[in-house]
Amino acid sequence: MSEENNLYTFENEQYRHTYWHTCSHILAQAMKRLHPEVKLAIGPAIENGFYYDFDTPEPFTEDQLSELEGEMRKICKEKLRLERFELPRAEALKLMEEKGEPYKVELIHDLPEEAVISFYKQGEFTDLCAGPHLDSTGRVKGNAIKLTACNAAYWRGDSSRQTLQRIYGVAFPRKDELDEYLAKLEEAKRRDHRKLGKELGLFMLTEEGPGFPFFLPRGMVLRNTLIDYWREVHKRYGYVEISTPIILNRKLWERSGHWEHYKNNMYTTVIDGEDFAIKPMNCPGGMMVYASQPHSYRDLPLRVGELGLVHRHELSGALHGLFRVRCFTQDDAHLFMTPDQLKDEIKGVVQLFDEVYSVFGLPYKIELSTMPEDHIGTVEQWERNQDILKDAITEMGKEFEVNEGDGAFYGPKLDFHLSDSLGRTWQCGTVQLDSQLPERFELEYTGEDGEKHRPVMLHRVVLGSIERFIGVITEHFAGAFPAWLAPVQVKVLPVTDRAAQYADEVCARLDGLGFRVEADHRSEKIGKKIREATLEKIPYMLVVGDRDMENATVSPRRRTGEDLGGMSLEQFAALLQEEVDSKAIK
RNA sequence: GCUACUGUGGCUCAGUUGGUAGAGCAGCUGAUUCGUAAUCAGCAGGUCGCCGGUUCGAGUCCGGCCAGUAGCUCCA
Repeated sequence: MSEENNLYTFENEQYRHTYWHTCSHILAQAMKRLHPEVKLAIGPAIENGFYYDFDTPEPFTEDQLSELEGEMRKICKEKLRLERFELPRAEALKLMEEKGEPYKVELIHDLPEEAVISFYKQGEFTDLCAGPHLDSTGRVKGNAIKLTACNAAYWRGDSSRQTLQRIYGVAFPRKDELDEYLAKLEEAKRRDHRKLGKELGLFMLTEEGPGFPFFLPRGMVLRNTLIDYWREVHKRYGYVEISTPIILNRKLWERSGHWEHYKNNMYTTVIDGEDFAIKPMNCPGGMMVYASQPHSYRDLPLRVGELGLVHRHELSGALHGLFRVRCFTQDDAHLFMTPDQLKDEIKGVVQLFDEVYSVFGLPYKIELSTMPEDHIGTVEQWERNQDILKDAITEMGKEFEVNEGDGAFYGPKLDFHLSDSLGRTWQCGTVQLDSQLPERFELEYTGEDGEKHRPVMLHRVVLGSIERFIGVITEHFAGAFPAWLAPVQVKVLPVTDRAAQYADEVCARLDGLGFRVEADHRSEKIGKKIREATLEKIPYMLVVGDRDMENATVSPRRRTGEDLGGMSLEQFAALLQEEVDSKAIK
């Protein structure tokens, strides 16, 4: 393959998008052939494939998707040339009006005056489109196209407007690549934390508490272990911990600005005739703690952590297992400092992130979000702060992408997007520079000069939401948590009742060493006990029978199926201890 | 919140054109004591999400509500 051709491999994002974009036109063409009455909206390439929005009197069914796929394959075989042509606005409008495409007409009307209006024609089908496209429908591999879903979407993403039917699809240059992709989707389904959470007894959701998860005993062990680790790390990085109330007077929320901006998502109540609100964020409480006593520059930086339970009224349709809930625990912290401490503090936070994410084997990408249109503070302030964020991570040798205009209105931020074992990304960590709250709460410290100064504040979370993070790692590890996190680390499996007492002794000794251990005393065959412990994804099974009693050994087996043979309990305990201490991922 | 779909014992699911519910697993009881992914038998368990309507009769049809699923919107 020549170097030139390398540009056109599927790994090339631009080519991939062009490919998928052409697929979406083929989909639209197939639709028009089978259902001429359907109106076309838009059909772009997206991160994982393409879609096309249609206006149709009846929603589509799954059966129709395979019919459409069939027609798309035909169009690919027809090897239709895609020809681009441009029209002046008036003629473009006329063309789309003639074809009876009101959405296209609206799109053309909304194009800026100077815009070049281009179309792509393939066979009998013509679509308004800026391109680019492949030169022929024959370039698309017909049997590697899969229409994956049909769903509702709003015209131009506006929930007050027409509901359209969106058909999603993916396509690849080779059939085996499509199969691989579909297999990955299946794997993701198998790992769904909602399914595993139920199977492994981690958490539950009820009709009585939509979006309010219950943690079950095993999930609680996982959660507490995670939190213990969180506390250990934060202590090492010089944080103190506080806890602030869940319900606070409305006046506080007015002062913090939350009432004005977010009251629609806040739960409220009345106490003794006064309005109170349940906190959607922990910041105001943190501000009050800082403001409750005078501070000297000598106290700074002050790193104040809080595992704060927040409630937000999310739309019912947005709820999703532990990923999107109405109450969750932020692993929050507010860092107060003098302006010249800012860069080092950012570095410290990023270093902490590095340590935590690497423990879970989650690589990340950093995104810098810059000044949005709606912002407070001067452009100079913003640029200075953005530069400090940039410099901090650049000096640490880290790369980042800029997300222009996506900062919070009160300051720029760094977002950390973790990629899990299936390559999916999750935004967990964020470091935000907040120049609004110290102002609103009139925070100050006494400087070296004896004058009052306003501290700079960083707001950050590492895991984001404890609940959501548990969902993420459940899917990342497919429920097979590393030994240090596993709710049950060892299950002792007596082969017969004769070994019952010995099994209890083994259990008691491991328990005494601080391991989480259970015994399976049912009068089932060893094969069944192994099968069930394996399905529970318990890291180690200890088979104990006559042989072990005789030799004073245990016979460990990993959940992966690896039989470690006979060894003394001390040997096993040392092995497990090492695995736990190193937080190894096995 | 919007569009579509789904809601049957703890779990996973079956229930034909409407005739008042079934399986496997789990549970319980008994037998079995068998060394690396499912021992056998028996028993028990459900006002079929909730409310209302149609009908002689509704898990099955209609309406409303609730919850879930996919996507849209949203995610401070």
